[in-house]
Amino acid sequence: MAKIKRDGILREANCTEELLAMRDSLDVLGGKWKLMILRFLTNRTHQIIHFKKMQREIEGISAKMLSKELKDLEVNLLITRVVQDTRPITVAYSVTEYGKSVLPVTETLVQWGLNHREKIIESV
Amino acid sequence: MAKIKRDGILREANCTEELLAMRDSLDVLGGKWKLMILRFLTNRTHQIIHFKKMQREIEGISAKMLSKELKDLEVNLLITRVVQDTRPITVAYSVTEYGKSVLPVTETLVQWGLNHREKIIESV
DNA sequence: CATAATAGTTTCTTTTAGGTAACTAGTAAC
DNA sequence: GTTACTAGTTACCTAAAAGAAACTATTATG
Repeated sequence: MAKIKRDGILREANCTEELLAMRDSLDVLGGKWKLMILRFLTNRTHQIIHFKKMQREIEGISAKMLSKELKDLEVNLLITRVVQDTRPITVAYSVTEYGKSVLPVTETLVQWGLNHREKIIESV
Repeated sequence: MAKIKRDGILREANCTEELLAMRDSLDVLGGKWKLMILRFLTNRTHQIIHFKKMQREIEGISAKMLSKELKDLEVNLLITRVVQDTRPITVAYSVTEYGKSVLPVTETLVQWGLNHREKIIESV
């Protein structure tokens, strides 16, 4: 966590920097699917993951969105795409080392989601 | 981090649960502004924060979006809204204890954003 | 009475996200 | 030749997100 400095102005400047950094993160990782896809691939690091398999297992995603999001993630060096010479052709997706650096983000979101669901249930 | 179990089926079931939890988180915290607003308010916990001040300091947000996002956050018990009897009227926003539970999420996003910017700079 | 401040709301418009369904292309099994 | 599988793409459409600008209401100042 960022240090809380005594000087109010410094603390506020620091906050502005933090918000800019968060904006950068959200530009790359934001939206409905990118973090879901990264989490899925990270959980499957030692398996070969094909397009159709992802589409089946990431609930609700369409071929169009999956294709588009995978391209975005590849451009940002978070995943790799390898065409395999099988019949029929298959394409193996996997998370890169850099992509694994997103794990702390998805982990806090998973934990918060679990906690949130508990909170909702107990408040009924 | 979630335990990696020996049994493939259990691991995959576990992954599905994780994705559902993440979907819950993203439903509440997703979008362009909510995490930014929560981070801002958390960084300002010991100050009184007014609507106009937020609009000035969270770069790029419009009054309409700020108003809408604050309502959503209030409904989800993440922030409080207190009208103050001043002339002209002011409204004080602050993060709730529950809202503070989002801090780990914003913190990982801030850190990832800082790291990502470094990576981009050194790759040029 | 004009100006300015707070805290929004309203209207209008554009942009983006996202969904559905049909379609391509290659190959293999029946 | 028909069906089925992979891995997408394309076209069409709707809904949601988002932005800009004008506007409301209240009160104080000059």
